[in-house]
Order: sequence, then structure tokens, then C-alpha cells
Amino acid sequence: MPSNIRVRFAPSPTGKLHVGGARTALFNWAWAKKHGGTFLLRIEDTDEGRSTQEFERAILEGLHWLGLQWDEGPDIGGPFAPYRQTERAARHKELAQKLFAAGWAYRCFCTTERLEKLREEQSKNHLKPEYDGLCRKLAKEEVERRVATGERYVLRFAVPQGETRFLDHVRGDVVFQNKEVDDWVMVRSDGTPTYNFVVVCDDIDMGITHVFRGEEHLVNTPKQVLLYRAFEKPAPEFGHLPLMLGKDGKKLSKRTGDTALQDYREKGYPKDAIINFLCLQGWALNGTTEVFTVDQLVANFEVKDVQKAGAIFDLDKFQWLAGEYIRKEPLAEFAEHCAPFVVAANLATDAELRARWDWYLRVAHGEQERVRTYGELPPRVAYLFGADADFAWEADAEKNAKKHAAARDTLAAYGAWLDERLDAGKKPTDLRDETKAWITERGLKIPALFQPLRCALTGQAGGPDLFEIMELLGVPAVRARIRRGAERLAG
RNA sequence: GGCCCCAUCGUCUAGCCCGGCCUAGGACACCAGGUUUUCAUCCUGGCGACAGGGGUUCGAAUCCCCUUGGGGUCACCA
Repeated sequence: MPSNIRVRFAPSPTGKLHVGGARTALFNWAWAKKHGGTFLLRIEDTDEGRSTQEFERAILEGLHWLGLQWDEGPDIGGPFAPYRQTERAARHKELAQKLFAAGWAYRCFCTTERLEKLREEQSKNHLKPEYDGLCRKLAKEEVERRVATGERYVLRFAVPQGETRFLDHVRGDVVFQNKEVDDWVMVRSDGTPTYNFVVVCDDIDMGITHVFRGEEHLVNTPKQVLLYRAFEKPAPEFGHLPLMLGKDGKKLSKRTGDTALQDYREKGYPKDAIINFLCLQGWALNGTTEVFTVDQLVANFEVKDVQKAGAIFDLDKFQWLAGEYIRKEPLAEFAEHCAPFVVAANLATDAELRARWDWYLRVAHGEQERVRTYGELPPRVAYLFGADADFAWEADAEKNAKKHAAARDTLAAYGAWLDERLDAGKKPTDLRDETKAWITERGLKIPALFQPLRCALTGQAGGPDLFEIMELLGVPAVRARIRRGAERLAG
């Protein structure tokens, strides 16, 4: 379905990719795909020094990782290159001149000190802090004279009277009274343009038809729409997405939890779970389907269906969803995804893991339905990687073991019984039924052996099947741990 | 404070645009059972919301107004 639709994601490289930004990118991308449009990436690096190459690289990398491929962007170019705003400076200057010449902007000589004082007084008198338009009324001659003396000035946009309205896909029609809109600074005294100006220049030049962004930009929109009018260009359609909120109900920030996409990636949340979850913050497939694919998203996503109210970041649900994705993964993939985390936890090197991959697959298999992120695996399986029989026991595990009166004797007796069978060349998994019979014969309940045994073998209160664990541990380690376990339970 | 936006279970949401099918559906979390060698998974059940008040209408979660509450924004940042 060919179309002229063009949307963009335009992050500023002043920090890591925020999950809110990732969601904005995702919605833009999905909507473009749904409507056969073009999705482009533009870097808004017009900040005075807060922008860095490193952040830009990280943002691109994060979007790539999510699978949000752009059709045009700073790295791959495109028909409207360049896609980095600082590289478009000449064009911005030209357009600013054009607006100035047409009388849409005026020179303002007010100093920072005067503006500060002005705002101070305004807020003291409970007035809206805004520019008072002093320089807008300046006589032409005076302006010329002051420019000639080398006085510094900024270019302010001359907001006309009337009202400004625009179509918002999320909120319907939105109207602002122009008298509420400040004569904002378009070009700084050092000659560099500001965000509100640049964004419109670039959106016009790049043929952007729809602007979907966070709600914090809603109040900027009348300024921008006015700019389109000044340029005599049709304004795009907008869509202001609800904010993602922290537990405190305020804009999601570092205070209330992890905000960077990278944080969740490093914790081992599956990529598709992140996408799925981000969608759920503000959008629903149909109200009953919580888990859905990217294809389903693309087939059904509409900005007009996005919730108007902000969404508190629901970490519990996110973790549940991550677990859903993990359990659905084929074992080989799950193991592969966990491997870097195992290595990072220093349990083994990648080479060591590869050398006994079949063993590692069984390790992963045992935990797949117990973890919700890849990062949860290493601490749960650490006991399988050391030969030491004196590893730490978790408090719960020891408590479970000790609540059985004769735990030590039972374990020691079982150890002796097991030794004979292992000597005879039996595999632990072949001894499952015999072990249960052994327990019954001695008039015991199953936990009376299994809990001390689990503690001795793993030091943990829960986990996979004990006989599977014994095979993964290997006969010498099993023997050593049972022996040492019985000793520790005695003391 | 001005302006703008918003308002369904604790949380994410369906329903709202095109009033009746809503004694308001789903999910997470929580609680209680069941399954299990334990933990987890899985299964069953429970708790739990239309912010309040006025209209309009035969009828309102759905339309209108007010109140209250929450958020956003007020830079030579983006």
C-alpha cells in the first residue's frame, strides 16, 4: 500500500534512550508500517554541548536492537539528508532570514538580567511569566542604530492575534488562544536556532505529514503551527501520546525506577516482551489479548486508539509478560540468550559453555519456567558450576531441611544407599522410583528426604527435579555434597 | 498561579466517538484452593472500578455543564 505518509522519531542525543522515547519511536514505526508510510530518524543535536556522539550511537543501537528499522536516517542517509540537525544549520539560517524579512520575527535586545527581573516581578504579582514584547514595539531607526553599535540580540517570533487550532489524533481538536503564546526566541544571540524553530524547518523540508510525540510537547504545538502558517505550508497532523508515569504518578524519572531501555536490556528482558509491554502502556490490541506479536501490532495499531491519560509504569506486569515470552522460547534460543549473562556472572567463559553445550542446555531447561528474565538465570544455577561442597546454603533451604527430625540420619543413610547404586553404574535419573520406594519402606514422607537432599545438593529451597540435578552435578560432586551436607546438618 | 491535557478495579486496560446487548469484560498484583519431591509453571475460585454533583433522555460508564483530583508546561533545553 503506497502512501505519502512520512513520520519521524527525533530524539536528542543528550542521554540514553528513555523507555518513553522508545515507545514513541515504536508507535511511529508501527503506524508508518500499518499505513505503508515512511519512518525516518532525525537527530536533534542542537543543544549547547549536552549532545554527544556516544549517546547518539547508543540511541541508534537501542532502536536497532528493538528491530525498529528506519527508512531514512543519519547513518543510512536518504533523499532529505542530512538527518542530523547541526548539519542543517545553513538551511536554518536561511529560513530564519526569510521569516525575519517577511516580518514574522523581530530583533530583541533584552538582556538575560532584564528577563529574569521581569519574570520575578510577574510571578510575584501572580502573573504568567512571559516576554512583555518590549522590543517588538521598537522603532526601526533605533533597532538599526543598536545593531550598528554591535549590541547583541535574539530573534523572536511575532505571535499574531487570534487563535490556533490543530488536529490531534489522540485528543481531537485542540485550540489555543494566541495571547497565551509567548513571543518565543527563534534564534539565539549566538545565531543558533532553537528547537521550536528547527523542528518545523526540518519537518517541512523532510515532508513530514504526521507528528506523533509525547504529551509534554502539546503546549509547543501552537508555536509550531504558527510557524507553518508563517512559512505558508500546511501543518502536519499531530498526535500527543500520553506520558509514561512513575509510581508517584509523575513523569517517569530515575527517581522511581529504571528509565533507560538499556537498563531493561541489561537485566535480560526479552526484546519482544519489551515491545509488547511498551505497547500496553497506552494501547490495547482488543482489551482481552495481552500477549501479541509485532505483526499483530502493525496490523492493528492506530494512534487514535491510544489512551489519553498517562500510564503508570507497571513493573509487575512487565515482569509477568517477560516470563510469558521466556517460557514460549525454544530451549536453544533461551539458552543462547542466557549465555552472555552466565558469562557476565563469571560462572564460566563462553568457550567453556560451548564446550559442554548439551550439559548447559539441560541446565537452562531446568530453569526456563522459573525465570522471568535472562538475568535471573545465573544466580539460580551457580551451584551447578562449582565443585566445592562447602558452598552457601540459603536460609530457607536450610530451614526446610532441618524441620525434619532425623534429617541428618536420613540423608546419610540415603547417601550410603545411593553410593552402592552409583558404584553399580546406575544413573541418578534411573533411581527416581527406587528412591521413592526407599523412602516409603522407611516409613517416611517424601519431603523428609528430598528437602535435606535438595539443600545439600543445591543450597536452595526450590528448583528443578533432584535427579536431573544430580546428573548435571556429576557423581563425584553428588557424593561430596551429600556427605558434607549430612555433616553440616549434624552441626 | 496562568494556560493546556486528562479522569473505568491498587496497576495496565476493554467499553465511550455511533447512549440501551454493562447486574461494566480481560490482564497484572493480591487472597484462597488444587497439581507438584520443593520452587516455579499450570488449573479453579475470590477480592476489586464507572471521582462527586447537576443536567439532556423513556434510558448515561457512554452526550453537556460545574466541582474535585491528577498530570503537563510556562528557558537564548529539547
